[in-house]
Amino acid sequence: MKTRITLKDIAKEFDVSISTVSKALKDSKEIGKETRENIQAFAKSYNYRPNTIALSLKNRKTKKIGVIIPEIVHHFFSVVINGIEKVAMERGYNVVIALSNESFEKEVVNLETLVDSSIDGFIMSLAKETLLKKDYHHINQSIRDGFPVVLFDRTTDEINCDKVIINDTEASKMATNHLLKLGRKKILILTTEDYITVGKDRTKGYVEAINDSSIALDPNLIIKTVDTKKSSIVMLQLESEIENAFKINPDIDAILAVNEIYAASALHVIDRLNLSIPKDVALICFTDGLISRYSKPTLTTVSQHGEIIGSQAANLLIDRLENKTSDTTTVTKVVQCSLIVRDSV
Amino acid sequence: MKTRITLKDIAKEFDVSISTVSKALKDSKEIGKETRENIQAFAKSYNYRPNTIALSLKNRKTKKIGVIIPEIVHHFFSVVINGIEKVAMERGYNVVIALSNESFEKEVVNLETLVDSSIDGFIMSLAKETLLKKDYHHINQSIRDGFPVVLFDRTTDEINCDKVIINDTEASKMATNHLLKLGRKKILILTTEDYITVGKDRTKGYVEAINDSSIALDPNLIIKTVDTKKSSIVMLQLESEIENAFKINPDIDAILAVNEIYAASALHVIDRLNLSIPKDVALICFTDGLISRYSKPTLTTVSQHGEIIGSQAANLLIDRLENKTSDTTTVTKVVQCSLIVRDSV
DNA sequence: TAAAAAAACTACAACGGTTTCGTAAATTAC
DNA sequence: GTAATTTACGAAACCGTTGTAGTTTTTTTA
Repeated sequence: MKTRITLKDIAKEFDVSISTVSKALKDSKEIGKETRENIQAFAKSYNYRPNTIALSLKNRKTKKIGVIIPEIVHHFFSVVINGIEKVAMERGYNVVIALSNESFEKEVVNLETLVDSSIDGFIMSLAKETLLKKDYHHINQSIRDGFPVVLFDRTTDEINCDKVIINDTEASKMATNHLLKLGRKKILILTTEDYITVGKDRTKGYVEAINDSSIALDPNLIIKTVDTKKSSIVMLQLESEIENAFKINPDIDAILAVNEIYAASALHVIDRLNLSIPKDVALICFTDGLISRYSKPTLTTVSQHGEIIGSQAANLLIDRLENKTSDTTTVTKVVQCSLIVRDSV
Repeated sequence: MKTRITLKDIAKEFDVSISTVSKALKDSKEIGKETRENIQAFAKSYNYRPNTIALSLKNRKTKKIGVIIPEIVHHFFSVVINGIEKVAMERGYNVVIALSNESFEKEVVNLETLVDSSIDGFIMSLAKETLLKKDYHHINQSIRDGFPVVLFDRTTDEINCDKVIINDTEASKMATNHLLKLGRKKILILTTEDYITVGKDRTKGYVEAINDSSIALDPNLIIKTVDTKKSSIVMLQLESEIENAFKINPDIDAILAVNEIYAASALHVIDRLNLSIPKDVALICFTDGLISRYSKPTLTTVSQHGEIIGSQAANLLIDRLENKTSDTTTVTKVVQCSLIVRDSV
């Protein structure tokens, strides 16, 4: 490691003290103009950069924000990271990423590791297992220890912090209404179990829309997928559940899927049943990812604007870190979803 | 910020010196057994953790590795990150992510930022613009400054460092041969311009396979897509090029796409031309991502095993950081691709 | 021309830890 | 009973920077 030039080196060069160099580089008028300029020129030519570790130690700030998300091989989360990274970079912060893999334990360990490695604050989306266990002590502890936390997407009321969420319920209601307005009467919803907040809210929106209409709510039209670990197994199981739903209600004429993967399962089943999209069955899904854009037909989606979520979360966190936000109250920002109409309706 | 307990605090508590506490916590036999045990117990109960910044300052090591990739909303790259993160976590390192967005300038700035924020070493995949400009001074400079670098996937001979690549040429040859063996005679390849190394190598493999066969190489069957920034524009343009290829050679009976997006374009065109897959046209693509898995039909792909690439890169880097590798020679690891056969052939 | 004021710089502590070297007290050796 | 050794601990330097509180030198003022 070719060690970089330090204040000490410059001080030796000019035969002055380290403090003089430090001040000269800060352009303090305490230091004579000539000395100041000489030192600055020298520092520049040797490409002097202050050692950030020393600064961190001094300032008790690292200018690093930790991001803990369940997965990274996931369109929504990677888009959010994109948004976070962009803002962080602009505002002079680094992004440190840790993955919980939907595991409570990994989430706890990651949080500890990041706290240990002196991160200034966190942006998180909770692991499924954490939501299932409803154990948030690790996060609340970090907050008590003075680390600002911003939660996005998968949040909980049991943690008092800034949050960025989308209007899941409304968006789902809007999507369902969109289908109803097109005359669809038997709308199947493919959703998650209720412990996943976004799934629950989307189910709620669907139910509200149906109840607001003249159509009776049919519990057979709500499939809450049990989420085991292996996604291929989830797929297979979901597909058989969808087929089953079509057996019970052969006249299903629309499907609302809470994510792209579920939509892909639906596509497969619809294909197998020799039905056509959107003539026989209309399809809308959440997550405006690659599948929606490139599948055949392309899918109408509810876009969650992940990049905006990410940038808002980053701004919220950095504002807190830099005390631009009042200490006492936490804010929750709601990012509005929008419907992107493609060929599947 | 509720400041964490330090050695000083513990020292005050026991009325001993800081050095004593430090040694006691390291279980040095230099310190009396009783004192040692008391201090350890106290530290444990107060959940003492050494301040990593102070350690970094002392050791000139941060236990952080920087990853600079072109995009994160990208199946291959996110899978690689997954592999990197897993290994890094296991070996006690944090992963700091920066995105170049395929821009040379951002890559340079990111590298500087990460160097400034005292990262121990880098894992990178080069931005398209960097490959186009062939300007690698920033990376070579960092290497000269003593930062180990590991390049993966998009690499260049002009940087002398450890690398993890896939056997693109062979894999492409294998895929082409697979199509030839199935009796396909007019194989269209959708590839990138040559400055992107992986595209070039894949084109090469295709050409070799054709030349090894009894079939004449037809330049009209090689489409090198001009890569502008907007992916939607690329799509449209590529689609018209594919349609054009079908006009010139209506008997195209197979397509090899160097990535999923190109494959998706091909799917759209094939659909429009009312051809069926795999009866009329067989399709193989690189990148075993969501599109391949969930499209209709599912796509036969060349899997690049991104997770393995990531974990190998991380291990290579950390080995270097911890001097487990001889200093002089650099190594290049080749991860073997494999063909995942699905419905499109 | 001496005192006061301003200018230009330095010493030092602090951030939190590690480590080398030194030393007082206790123990052992003879 | 004194010298040699061991035990148990402490002082101080160091990593690189900042900021406060001096200190010295020069200039101004009366």
